[in-house]
Amino acid sequence: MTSRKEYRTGKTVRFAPEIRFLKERYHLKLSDILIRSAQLFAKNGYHNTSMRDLAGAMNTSLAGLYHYFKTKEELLFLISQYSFDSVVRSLDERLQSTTNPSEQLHILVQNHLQFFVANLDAMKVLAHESDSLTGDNFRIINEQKKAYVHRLELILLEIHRGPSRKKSVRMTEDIKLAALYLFGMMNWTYTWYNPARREKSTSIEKVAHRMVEIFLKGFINN
Amino acid sequence: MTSRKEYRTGKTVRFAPEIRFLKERYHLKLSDILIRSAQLFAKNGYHNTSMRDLAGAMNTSLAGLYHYFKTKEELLFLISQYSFDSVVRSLDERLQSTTNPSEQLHILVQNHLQFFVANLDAMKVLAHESDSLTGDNFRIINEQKKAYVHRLELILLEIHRGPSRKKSVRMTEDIKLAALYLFGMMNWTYTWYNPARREKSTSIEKVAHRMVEIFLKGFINN
DNA sequence: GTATATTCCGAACGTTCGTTCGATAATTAA
DNA sequence: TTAATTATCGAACGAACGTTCGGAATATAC
Repeated sequence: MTSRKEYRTGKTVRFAPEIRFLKERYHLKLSDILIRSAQLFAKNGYHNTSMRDLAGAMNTSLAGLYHYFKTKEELLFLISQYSFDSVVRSLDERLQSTTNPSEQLHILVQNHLQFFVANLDAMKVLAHESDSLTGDNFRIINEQKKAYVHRLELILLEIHRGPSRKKSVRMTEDIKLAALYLFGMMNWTYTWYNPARREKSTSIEKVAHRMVEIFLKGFINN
Repeated sequence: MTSRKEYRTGKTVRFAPEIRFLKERYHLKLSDILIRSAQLFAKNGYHNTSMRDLAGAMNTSLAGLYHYFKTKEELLFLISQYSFDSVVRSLDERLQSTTNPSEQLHILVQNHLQFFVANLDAMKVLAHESDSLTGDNFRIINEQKKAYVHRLELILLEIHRGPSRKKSVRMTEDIKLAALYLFGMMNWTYTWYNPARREKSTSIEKVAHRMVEIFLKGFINN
């Protein structure tokens, strides 16, 4: 659209061509699709949500959806990718505020859980349904997961080194396992945390704090 | 079958009617079906495993399977039920060996993880797919889950009371949350534990021991 | 032996699924 | 304005799904 009716006079006025207008619209609708799809996938599961369900939940036809992705699996991949990017980007920003590894641990847990709660649907899909991916899609998401876990491992390694920063301490099997324990605590929350009744007693920040507290005391006294 | 050929003479010999033979055969095949189905469900997911897949994996026809359960969902229910019964029964037996709550905690975690590893397929289904149940099936399994979690809560309450056994201590929100954290640690193992390479360093008993260690230190110093 | 109950199966039914196609509507370019 | 690109959609396709049915095969009872 290069010209619009001016409201008051009805005179036709010429605008500079809005080059990015279409792409904006495209990406706006795409992200809308991703969000709504994640909601349905989270509620009913990936395999239990049909393309017709998705089309019905949005203002599009079944065939119209395929303008935004090639297959249903690509849609799942896009949701996973988008979620992961957001978590990691947010984490990177926050981690720069300190070099104290215990504080960094706290930041990681806080960031992870806050994102979990804020995007419960998408994260449920990511933690729960990404096994449904195949081929390259599966590989890409899995590598991102590994990289994410490795961040925690590195923080735990620094904590284990202690303030002396002795260089001899290596990444042990114990540290890798401990990281998995902590992720277990965090990721399991999607099965029981109810954001509807987030009284202060169970605010996600308190949950995060208590998790770190429990984990850290046990981890440090090795 | 009331008569069999005797091997040496070929003479027909009469046996007492084996009343339970048929029921034995029935339940033998049923449990075989449950085990094999759990394997497939665990590997490919409940919704991604078709009745034809199941029939193909066993020595039965598609229609023949329906002699042992009414619907596919009932099959999932039977698997879940069977797994739960086994875990709880085993736990009850072991718990009688001590009244020390810390030891009981250790027993619960050990029992849970050992069962997880020994029946990785079925437990994966139980922890992962039981949301696919509906109606009464869902309700029954969910109540069993709650009861199981409550056992842990009671043990944690005793630990929290301490040796003095003061009666004033009540079940707090913190204890309930802590129970969920611990279950998170335990149940998440199915995503990473590989029974194939169970070197001594990551034997499930050591994993259980370390989990209790980490959790307990943090939980006690409240 | 015959009669009864159990176990098994080939073939099909009706439904739902993900995806595609051809065409129409809407937007952008010039 | 006209041409080109993008967005949308109704309708249909082939495949796969869970389930059913009538009868065959087998085992049990008497």
